[in-house]
Amino acid sequence: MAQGVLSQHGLLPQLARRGLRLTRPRRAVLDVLAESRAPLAVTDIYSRLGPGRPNIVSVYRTINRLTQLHLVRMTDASSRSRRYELAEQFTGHHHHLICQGCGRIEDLKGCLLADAALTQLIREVRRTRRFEVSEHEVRFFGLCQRCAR
Amino acid sequence: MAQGVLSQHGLLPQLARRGLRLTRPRRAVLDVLAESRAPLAVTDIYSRLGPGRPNIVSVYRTINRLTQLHLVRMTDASSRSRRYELAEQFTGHHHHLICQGCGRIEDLKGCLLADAALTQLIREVRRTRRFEVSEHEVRFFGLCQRCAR
DNA sequence: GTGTTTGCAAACTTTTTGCATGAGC
DNA sequence: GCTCATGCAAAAAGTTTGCAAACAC
Repeated sequence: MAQGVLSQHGLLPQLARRGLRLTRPRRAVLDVLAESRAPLAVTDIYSRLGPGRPNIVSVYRTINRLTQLHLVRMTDASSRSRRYELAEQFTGHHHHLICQGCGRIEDLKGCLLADAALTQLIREVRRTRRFEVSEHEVRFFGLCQRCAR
Repeated sequence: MAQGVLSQHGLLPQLARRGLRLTRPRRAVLDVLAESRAPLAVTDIYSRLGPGRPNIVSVYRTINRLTQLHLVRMTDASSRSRRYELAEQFTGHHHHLICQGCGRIEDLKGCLLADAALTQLIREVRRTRRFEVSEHEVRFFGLCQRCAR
């Protein structure tokens, strides 16, 4: 799966093309992101990297670098720390379910906003607010099955 | 305006009803939130409180207490720190425009999701994911007029 | 070989906690 | 007056930076 996402969508080649070296720490961080079904905090990534893992500072630097290049996306920080996931060009467009009980985040595949409505809204925001929308995110807050009990 | 929001929608009485004392620090924090058109970080609130302001620890405690009681809502932390605004029962339902250039957040009045579509979606999430949605948030990312240049 | 990246240490920022003093009801 | 809330100090958690050594290309 990790291999799949990373190679199928050409993430690794993009690194080279942008002048980034494919080092062990970067590779490891990308593997963890590719395997996760939900956005991860840096400490999550760090703890999923087993023993022999890179220094956590390198995880921070990797994440920041990849985010700058739009290969990784910061999605949410309703918990104490910021969370990251592979950019949508690799995962597909999706939104999030966020449990207010345990803080867990799940992906919700697909977009909830009807295309036409979305287009019109973006146009309206541009006209009335002089704001150029390039991305959007929808988040649903609530309780997951376990926390609802 | 501060007075307006705080008294018109009965925020202050709600404090008493829930056993919270109306202290000077709490009052000051609420005034700042009521006057702001956008979510604020604790450091923002702190710096808008002039000299003679409460300790920043009290601002944190006030914000946390009010958030627990759903009188204040944490909306976004795409910047380095979490941001807060009065709960929607006081401000009305709205979403946010987030500038990726300067990090500023603006309110976008009203809801973007058609009622019917939203209701159906929430039902679908409940059925397929066993997840009870109680709130949602839509965020548009892009560039504000100044940053677009 | 050259320049980028890493690891370590340390700084910095944001947020939380403990405890004695002070203030609201 | 009783209890809750504040201030101060300090700790904890999260993130960034400087610099010499190590590695990718």
